[in-house]
Amino acid sequence: MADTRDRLLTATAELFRRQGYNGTSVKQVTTAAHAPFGSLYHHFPGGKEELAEAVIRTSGDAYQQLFELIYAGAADPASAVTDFFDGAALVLEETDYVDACPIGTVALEVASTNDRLRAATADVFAGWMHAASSRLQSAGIPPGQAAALATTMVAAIEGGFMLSRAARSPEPMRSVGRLVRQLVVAALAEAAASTR
Amino acid sequence: MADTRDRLLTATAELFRRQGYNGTSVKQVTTAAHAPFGSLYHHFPGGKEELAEAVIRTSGDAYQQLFELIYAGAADPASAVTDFFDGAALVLEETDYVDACPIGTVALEVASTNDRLRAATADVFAGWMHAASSRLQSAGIPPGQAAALATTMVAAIEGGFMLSRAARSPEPMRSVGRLVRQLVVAALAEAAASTR
DNA sequence: TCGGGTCTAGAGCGATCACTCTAATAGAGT
DNA sequence: ACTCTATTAGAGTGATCGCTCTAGACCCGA
Repeated sequence: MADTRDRLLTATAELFRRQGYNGTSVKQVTTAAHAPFGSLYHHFPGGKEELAEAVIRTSGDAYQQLFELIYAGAADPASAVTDFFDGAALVLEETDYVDACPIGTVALEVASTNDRLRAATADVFAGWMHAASSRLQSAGIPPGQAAALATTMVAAIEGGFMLSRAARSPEPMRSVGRLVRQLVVAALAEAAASTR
Repeated sequence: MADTRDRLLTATAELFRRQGYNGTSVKQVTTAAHAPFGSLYHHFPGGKEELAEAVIRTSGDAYQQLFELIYAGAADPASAVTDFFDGAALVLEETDYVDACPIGTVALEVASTNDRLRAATADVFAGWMHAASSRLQSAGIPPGQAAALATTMVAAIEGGFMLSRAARSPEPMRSVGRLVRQLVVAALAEAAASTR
């Protein structure tokens, strides 16, 4: 069945979120996925590392789609930012500060210890930044500025997750979102002024 | 000797930086610290967890002192921000992206799995934000706005570490720093305008 | 010179780690 | 009905995990 593979991926993503890469054992994964132990090594012959890379890339894509969905539903780039940060804050609150970015914890863990996984996280971050950057450019912000703004948005989201989870409070995420919104508003105003 | 304890703390901080809490074994710690294995449990009877808490708190204090040092040497709050972010970017570059925040990785790892360590990281972050906030208030920014700005600074630093380490590039940290500086400049201008 | 703490030193403990191996089963094509 | 491949199933592997335990070394006041 192909869905054993999917169950392994989603169970691993869930576990990575709350306890990271090193804190998650393969036994835990197969138990949570209701999958036989041997199946993990059938679907991911490279073992834990291959599983982790697949989780990083698929979770990264899923998160990007969430971003695009929110962006599409928002009136303008500035309110998209608010929707995204406030939405993340709300989800954190409702899930007891567990349901955060499935990439962030792993990204820091592997950055200096596993180049394959490090590269996978870098690809995911680059994809997010590219998506955000092109939206901002479509709204009239020049490429260089849009890229810097997109980088800051991603950094702020990840930093917001860290602070909100540590403090067990949605406030850091919301505060950060308001200031990122301010940056977007300023960039849009500047762009509008220069094209006039 | 009290300095065995210190060697254990600094060696652990170094290891936590590059491989996190779960990725660091106590055997590794004692080897790196050139300390006998038994000494770890003499100085930290609570074992790995007690050691980790001590590392979180002492490293947090050390980082705060670094911030205050940079702030004291800067001409104004805005250039202090630039100095801090660009300094972090430079250190990352020079240390092969290893010498980042010793708290960040651990904070995400333990946020949902170890309440004692989670509380320690929350205390450290709160200390940093309080320090930054009071500096900003001294520069004339109202308390609520200063607190939000301080939160965003810390989130941006941590997010910048994550992106720069993943991409193995100092650029994300620098880009984020420039935009955080812009927020500080705007807040200072607003404060100056309102007191006139 | 002698006790009595502090600290060093590392062998050894059960538990758990990621992973391998063999065997049974399922399902599709002929 | 009969393969043949894909997948399930889990016992068993050596290595490593955090930690305990005992024994010796060191230092200081009496």
